[in-house]
Amino acid sequence: MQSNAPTSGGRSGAGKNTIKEFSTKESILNAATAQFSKYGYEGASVQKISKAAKSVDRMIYYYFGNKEGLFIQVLERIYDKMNQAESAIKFSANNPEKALSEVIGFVIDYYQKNPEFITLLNTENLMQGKHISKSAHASQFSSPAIGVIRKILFQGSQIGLFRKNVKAIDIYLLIVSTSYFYVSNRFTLTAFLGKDTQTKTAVKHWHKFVTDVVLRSVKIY
Amino acid sequence: MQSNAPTSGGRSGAGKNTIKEFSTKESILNAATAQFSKYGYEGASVQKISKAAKSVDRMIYYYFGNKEGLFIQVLERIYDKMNQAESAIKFSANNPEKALSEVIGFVIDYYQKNPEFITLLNTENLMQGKHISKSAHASQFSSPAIGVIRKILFQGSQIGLFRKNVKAIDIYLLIVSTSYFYVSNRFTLTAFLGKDTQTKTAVKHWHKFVTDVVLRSVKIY
Amino acid sequence: MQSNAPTSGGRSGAGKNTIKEFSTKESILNAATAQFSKYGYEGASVQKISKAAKSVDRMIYYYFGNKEGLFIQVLERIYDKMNQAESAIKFSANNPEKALSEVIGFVIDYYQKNPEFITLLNTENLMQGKHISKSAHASQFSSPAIGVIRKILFQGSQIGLFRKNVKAIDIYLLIVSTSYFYVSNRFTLTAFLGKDTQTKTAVKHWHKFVTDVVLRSVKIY
Amino acid sequence: MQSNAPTSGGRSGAGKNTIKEFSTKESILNAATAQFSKYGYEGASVQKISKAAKSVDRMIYYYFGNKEGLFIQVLERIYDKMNQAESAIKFSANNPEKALSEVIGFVIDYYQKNPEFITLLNTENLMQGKHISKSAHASQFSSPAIGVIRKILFQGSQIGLFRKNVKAIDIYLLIVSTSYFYVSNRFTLTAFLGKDTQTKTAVKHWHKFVTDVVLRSVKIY
DNA sequence: CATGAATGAGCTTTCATTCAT
DNA sequence: CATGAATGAAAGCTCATTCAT
Repeated sequence: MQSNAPTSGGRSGAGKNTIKEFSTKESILNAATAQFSKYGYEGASVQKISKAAKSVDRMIYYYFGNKEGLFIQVLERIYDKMNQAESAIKFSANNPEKALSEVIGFVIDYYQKNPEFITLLNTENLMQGKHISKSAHASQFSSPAIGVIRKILFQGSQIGLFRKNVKAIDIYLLIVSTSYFYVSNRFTLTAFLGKDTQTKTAVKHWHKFVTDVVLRSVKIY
Repeated sequence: MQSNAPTSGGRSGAGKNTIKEFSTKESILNAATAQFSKYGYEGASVQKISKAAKSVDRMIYYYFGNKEGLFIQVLERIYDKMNQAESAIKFSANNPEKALSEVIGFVIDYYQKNPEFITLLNTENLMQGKHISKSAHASQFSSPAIGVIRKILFQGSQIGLFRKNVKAIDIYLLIVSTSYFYVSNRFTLTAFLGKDTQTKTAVKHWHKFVTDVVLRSVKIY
Repeated sequence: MQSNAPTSGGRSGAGKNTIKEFSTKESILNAATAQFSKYGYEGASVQKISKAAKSVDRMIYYYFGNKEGLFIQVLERIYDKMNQAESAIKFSANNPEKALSEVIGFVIDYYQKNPEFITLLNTENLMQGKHISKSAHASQFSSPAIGVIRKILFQGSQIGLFRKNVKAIDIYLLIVSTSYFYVSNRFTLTAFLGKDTQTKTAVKHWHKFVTDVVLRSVKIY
Repeated sequence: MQSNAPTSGGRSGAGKNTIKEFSTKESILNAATAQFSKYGYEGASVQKISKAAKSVDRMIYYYFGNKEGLFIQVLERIYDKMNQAESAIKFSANNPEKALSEVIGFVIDYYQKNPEFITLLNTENLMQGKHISKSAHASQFSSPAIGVIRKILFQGSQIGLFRKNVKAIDIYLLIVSTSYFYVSNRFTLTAFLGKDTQTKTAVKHWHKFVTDVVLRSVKIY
């Protein structure tokens, strides 16, 4: 009877619909992520989100207070997801050069496969970060990747492969900016450069180039 | 007699209001640039734009057809402006290393001083480049900077300073992505890194780092 | 607490306004019928309708989706009403001539007393029947009068009064067209013929003439 | 140089465009007839009319004063056209029955081929004939057909074929109402009767039926 | 004779949100 | 715990029309 768990789609009458796939709350979050990502904060409407979630407007206010509250949770979720992904993978030990390449590969791959991460961050930046500062656990959002890079750089410098005094945060930003921008601005790039930047070949080329740039900026010649 | 409404183009009314500063059309474009930049496409309203331009919403439809037409012209204008700025400045001849540094300096400086360029491009990318593709003269938007970089790289390789086979477009994207991202994502970066990335010192540091990275990626060691 | 707004359907607020005459939905339908009938589809505005219904425009979208949805329901309702009226009355049995006269009398009388039926149908025809085809139950709209006429004609032919092979649908259309047109085009007729066609005498004369025409077209001489 | 006759389409500059097909005024009248006929008075907009006429709004006010003035001229024109058509054709002399059939055939055919005549008259009736009464020469609009019918009826009665005391105006209205309604209400008829009333066969059948009805109503048996 | 520029008022529709049980 | 009903405000856009030369 699952009477206390709102199901998505249809009234959960007497015994029917017992195999619930997603809770209403989760459905709304998923729909909201998709809508905010596709249309931005203003462009995504409460009504369309609730409809896409096969629920009704009222439920958004019930679970999230208002549109802003919903957006904040969406933001938190995709950032959590990113951090979890960063934490999950293992990088080659004892081979700093390879490990650094793996970090680059991970980041490029993640952005390529999760473009909604990028559009949501862009949306938040358009609004000057006003929501993320309201987030309850924004502090814990510092990227695990920076720590990983720091360790790799230290290892590399220890064995005389990498230069000393290279800051992990700079390398992190270098990797992130080049990877992020290439996805974020793909439409205007394609229009202005006059050629598709998102073909498999083009992406591979950019990946290789970025890897080369990053390694040249840390290695000792 | 609507004496307080600046007429566009033509001769304004009998002696009155002769010192017009901006035509109605231009005022609207300026206001629209500011609003679209600040609130995005959906977030900027036709009414607020026209009000900010000290005109009425009807004039936007008179001059631009609809909101989309206005946005397209805004986009074209800021891109024209960017291109003109790129074309205007002169880079050091006969000193490829210095010239390349100047290009980087120009780009970083331009984004820092024209953040609306970035928010507008982000907005357009959110909408998957649908407007720029409708632009009449989108093709002539290819950045002059790429040509400049190509020349510098060639010069540097001729005197044995730079590596051969480095593509101008890659270097261009490297410079642009690092400069752009640092401004574009300043709010989420500040929130997640836990420190302000936009202080004079921080910007200067990033400028120096990017210059170092770019030069390391082209120079022969 | 919006005390002067009649709530639709459900129980209205704590004891107040308990003697509700019409639900909001019904009020809107009545007002819409009047407005569409008087000004046509384009001429009737959502705002005026809602105001006439002592509601607000938003409720029209809440109940009917949009202006078109409202118009469809208006159309359905007046046709339902017509059909119910046709079904309700009883015609003389065993006197086909009298029965047929009664049918004519009913039709002429109905159009005379329900001119909005005519203006609404004209409006729908101006729009090439696009709404009625969207109606869920348009199929069940076939007029009961045709069946009645068929029975009368059969009866008359059985007793050698009426000709065989006269089609009920033709007689129906003959009655309807002559009755309808006389009301529908009363204004241009009055202008062009130079005399009022809607005086009691004139209507009576037309009624008598139509009856004569119909009977002559079915009777055996 | 036709400088004093506004041409339709493009500026009539130095010697160009010398073969003008329609004057601006005529183009507007044609476009207005089409638009008013298709969308009704409210549904047709000044802007769309002027655009369809390849002119600009301002010209409508220049030539016709306002929208109402334009509509009046449209009405007058289609009625003139109808009257001219009525006046033009010749009916069989000395054969009243055939002549009457020809009148019926003419009317049915005219409505079938000029449906805009019907939609415009319906539009005018929706507005309660307010425009036709403002027409300068509305008085001269009395249909020539009535006179023709009167003559035929007299002829027929003289040779003992037709009944006396049949009023020409009644026969006229009988013919017009049955012909008019069949076209005017074709969309709702098709929807409600569940079969297309506008096929060649169906129209021919109705034509035959109407002729039969009219003749039966005047002939002596 | 002819026309570009401008306009206030109104249009249909959707917005995020609250009421009341 | 959950939801149907209702709502004021604002959205983008089009309306018929006049100004001014």
